[in-house]
Amino acid sequence: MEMAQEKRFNNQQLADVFDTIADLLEIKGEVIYKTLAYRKAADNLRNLGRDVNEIWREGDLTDIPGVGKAIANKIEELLTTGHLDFLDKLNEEVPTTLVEILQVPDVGPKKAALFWHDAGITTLAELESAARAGSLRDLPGMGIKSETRIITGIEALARRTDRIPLGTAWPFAQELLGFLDSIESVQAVEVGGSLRRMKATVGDLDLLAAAEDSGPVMDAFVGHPDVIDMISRGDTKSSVEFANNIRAQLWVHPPERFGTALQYATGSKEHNVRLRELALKQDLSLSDQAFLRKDGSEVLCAEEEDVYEILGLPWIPPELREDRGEIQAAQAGVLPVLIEVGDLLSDLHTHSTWSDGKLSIQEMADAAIERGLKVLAITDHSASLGVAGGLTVRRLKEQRQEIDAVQDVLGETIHLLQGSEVEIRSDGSLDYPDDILIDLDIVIASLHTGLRQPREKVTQRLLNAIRNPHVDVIAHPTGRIIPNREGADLDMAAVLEAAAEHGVALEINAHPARLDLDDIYARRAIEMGINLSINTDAHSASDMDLLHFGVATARRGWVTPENVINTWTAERLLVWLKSRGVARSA
DNA sequence: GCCGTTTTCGGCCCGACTGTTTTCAGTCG
Repeated sequence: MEMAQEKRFNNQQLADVFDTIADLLEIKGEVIYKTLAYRKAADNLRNLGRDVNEIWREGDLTDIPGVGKAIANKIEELLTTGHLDFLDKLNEEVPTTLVEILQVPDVGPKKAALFWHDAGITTLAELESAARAGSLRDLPGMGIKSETRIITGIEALARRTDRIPLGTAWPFAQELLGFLDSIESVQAVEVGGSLRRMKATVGDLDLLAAAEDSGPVMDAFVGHPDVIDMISRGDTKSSVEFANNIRAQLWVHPPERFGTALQYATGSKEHNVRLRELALKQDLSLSDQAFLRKDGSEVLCAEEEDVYEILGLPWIPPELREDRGEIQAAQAGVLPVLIEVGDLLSDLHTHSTWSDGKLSIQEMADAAIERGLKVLAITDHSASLGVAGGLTVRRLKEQRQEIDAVQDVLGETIHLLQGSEVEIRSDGSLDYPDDILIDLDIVIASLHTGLRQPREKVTQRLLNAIRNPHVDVIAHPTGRIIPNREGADLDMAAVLEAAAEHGVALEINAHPARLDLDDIYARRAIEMGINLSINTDAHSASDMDLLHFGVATARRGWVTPENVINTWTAERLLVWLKSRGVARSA
């Protein structure tokens, strides 16, 4: 009885349940719109930014977009009882294990149903042995080629590490764009897909090239020396896998159609569906090729702006294109003016050789000046983080002298702050006593250990830090590492509430392995009036060039310059830090 | 199953590519 209480569903887990239901219904052959409804609800749960448990207790589940009466009832049943009668019954009709074979490229719901009904296959392992035994080729609609594709697909599945971190995908895509741009007939190149929208991880790379004649471009692309598998090769679209197991597809369109092509390939799918609905209201059909009028004539768009203009919208930045209200905002003329890299005047979370950084304080300052910053906080680790060479109290005081000395040399060019990335210990206490923290210019608190503690405990630790009057910023709040480590199981609603109450800023850590806060919670935070801080956590000069990833994450969270303390002038920032100091000593 | 300043019922986006096919079904984004 007690056990049922322990089974607690978060947004992600609920979304997974509804995605599974959608998969099973699709294999079962249910009308497609029903499965789409479940997927839509799952997406919206993931993108909610608020704990569904909170909405259930305090509001109405049907306020969640895509959640009507039926799905609301299912959410409630899951939250109350820990299981779902509907899913149990569905499992009796369609084996749940069939869902795993949908992961195989070229295997969708129809094929899954075929393998299940005609060959008794219910698991991925069974599918593989059947394919290797040559017993799939004689099924209706199948042949030797399809059978081989399934075998290679399963092999690719095994070697592919699901989604690609942005920090890996981005530089590789730039390389490929350079390659494509060097082809003579190519007039323009662009990246599309979730990479252009700057999601923290991407599934594959979507590339576009503008050229009158696509043939030579496609030939060059599929002939790239690092290509290990040509998945498809057409005149408009080709798809390949590279030696690093990253898949990429390339669209080639003539320049006069490049705008619709780029818009289409950027997505998201959900955003595009909305745009096509808008087009239909004007009796236009929108595709990657053009707008099509009823009389069969086309309206071409060379620029992406033209696509939005025809729909009566301002251009919408790619980072917003997730169907999270951006189209309604565009229609109402209230799109946010998103933050840009150039708005940032300070980096408030960096490391030097005093702990685990690679550069001296002087070198870090030089790197910051080179990048146009006005304020640099050196925030080396505190003592208990021994692996990172955390500073004892004595060393911390010695470091102050060096910072002062470097400041003297630099004069007015940049303002150095002595800070600390102070460890939130596993018992929730901070790693330096209050009388040490009070002498620091800025205090950043963070979790590095005990991230696997139970939700209650790890949340409490973070709340302790937020409530400490000396703490100014919480760095990388969840502690996630992409792609390997999930963040701590935090009660984010409680964390955000405390941050709002105590005026503590929450960091969007710009390192592509972190991007923490994520876009969803960043957006929720600014809705609650919480200040954000975008920092590089730089351990070297080149780390400072990763700032744009943090800015992109903020942009995905609808963040404007005013929301981010790093955009403030040095004067304003220092006043803010000092005012918190006054509050401390009061 | 969801949703509505055109609708509470009847809609719910579009095209490319591949393989197995004599004109189309399935998958994918």
